[in-house]
Amino acid sequence: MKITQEADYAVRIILNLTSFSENERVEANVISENTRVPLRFTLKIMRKLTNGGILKSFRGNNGGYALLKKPSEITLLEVIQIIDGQININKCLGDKSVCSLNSLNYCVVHEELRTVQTRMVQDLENVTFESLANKNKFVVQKES
Amino acid sequence: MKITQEADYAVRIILNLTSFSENERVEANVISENTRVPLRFTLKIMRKLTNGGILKSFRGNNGGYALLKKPSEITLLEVIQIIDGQININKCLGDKSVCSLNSLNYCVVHEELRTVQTRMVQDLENVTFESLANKNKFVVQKES
DNA sequence: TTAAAGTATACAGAATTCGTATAGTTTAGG
DNA sequence: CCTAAACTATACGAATTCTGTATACTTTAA
Repeated sequence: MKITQEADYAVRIILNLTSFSENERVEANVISENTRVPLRFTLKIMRKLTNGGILKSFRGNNGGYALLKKPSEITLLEVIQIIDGQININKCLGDKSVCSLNSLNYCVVHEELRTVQTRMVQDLENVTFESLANKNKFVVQKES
Repeated sequence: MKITQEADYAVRIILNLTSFSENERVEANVISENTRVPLRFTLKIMRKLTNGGILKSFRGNNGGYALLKKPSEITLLEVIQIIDGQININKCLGDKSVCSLNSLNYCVVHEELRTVQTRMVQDLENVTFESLANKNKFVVQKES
């Protein structure tokens, strides 16, 4: 499963939001500039993240976005899944009806892949944006 | 990184080859029928596997293919990489020049992803075709 | 009431994937 | 040495997915 550019952007966007104070409304164009993600695309991604339950949005004049959950409660997995959908390193692991090979007994391979996938998913779930933000700060300190 | 259909086919093809006796020449059309992979596509995949060093090919009349390595020496990772190339769950993890974000300090994310990827690669490397073949036999026995 | 913000949907270009087609080359066997 | 069976090389095209943009809204604070 390749993590798409869009999901990568989403991660950057959330990470950028963690640098603002809690409940601060941040406009899409600010995020867009900070992350270098085109504005339109930023808006689209933020909509998905809003619908996905990670962001709160405020419409109208003086609107913007704010994190709905604490960075410690948002995982890499969650953000990636909101954008890219369920992770499947192989077509057959998602929609089982796609797999035409049951009769051929090759699905032993798919079960093996499922094990690998499960572990990867767990790994992604164990990374929170709190820990990412901390590491990020450290990098900034070192470089400045 | 999504394991492509082609790589999935390649895995099936190798697994099927393990069911023949060592050094037996098997023609592409036999493999194609066994695995339900279209003949032309089978040929293309087998060429890659040959160039990748897993298969031996015999040209001309009475030609065919045979495994060059023992099933215990062929891993899932190897086959997948021969077909799909280097595994990268994110664009930035492969060709570093692609990553435009060093200056933004978001690459902490990529480092985290690299950890996840490294583990996945190890997991795939730990699965040999010997073990797959054994599990496969077991499934066949149970069902027949 | 107006301007600044987000929303919804659809579209278009690019890249990738999947599979096929065309035109060879090699080799065993007669 | 000729032929048919097999593999090889390359290129092409259709389908799918990904990336990003455009068009036309709705909402809300001042």
